[in-house]
Amino acid sequence: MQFWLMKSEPEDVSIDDLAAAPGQTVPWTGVRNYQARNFMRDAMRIGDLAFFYHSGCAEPGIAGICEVCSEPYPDATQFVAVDPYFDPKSSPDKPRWWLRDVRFVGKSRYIPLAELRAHPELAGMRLLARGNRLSITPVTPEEWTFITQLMERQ
DNA sequence: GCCAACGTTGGC
DNA sequence: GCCAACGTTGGC
Repeated sequence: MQFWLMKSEPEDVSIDDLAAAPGQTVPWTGVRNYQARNFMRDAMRIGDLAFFYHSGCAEPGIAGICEVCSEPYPDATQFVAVDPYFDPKSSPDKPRWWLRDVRFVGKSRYIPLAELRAHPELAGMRLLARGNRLSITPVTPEEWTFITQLMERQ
């Protein structure tokens, strides 16, 4: 099994939105970066786990855990002309952007970005790399274990 | 709202 | 294929 971190703006889709969604599942729409797309389309496997990260908000951080629960399929929003994620250069017969569904696993104690940065054990984390903007990043098993233990602390 | 950092575009 | 300009991300 592999581990990931997936960013979402809570004003768009928060961990609570995911928990409240039908089947507690949402399609991970809106990824428009090739590296992130490749992670999602090619590298992920059903059953992989991911930290659900809130970005673009007052206090960014990890809010919970979700699970990859579908094979990749084209992101429908790329074909909708009025959609903010519309991509005029993509076409249904040769889709450019692919996504997977993720399912709610659990909400955790909120772990702010500042707290993640404070732990030397996480210094090498892709999320924390200088200038990182990727909305989907791999998480090592060591990082995963460390952070899930952090979740258990007060 | 600012700005650093990055990815993409497009002219050449 | 280079690289400047531009747009976007995302923390602060």
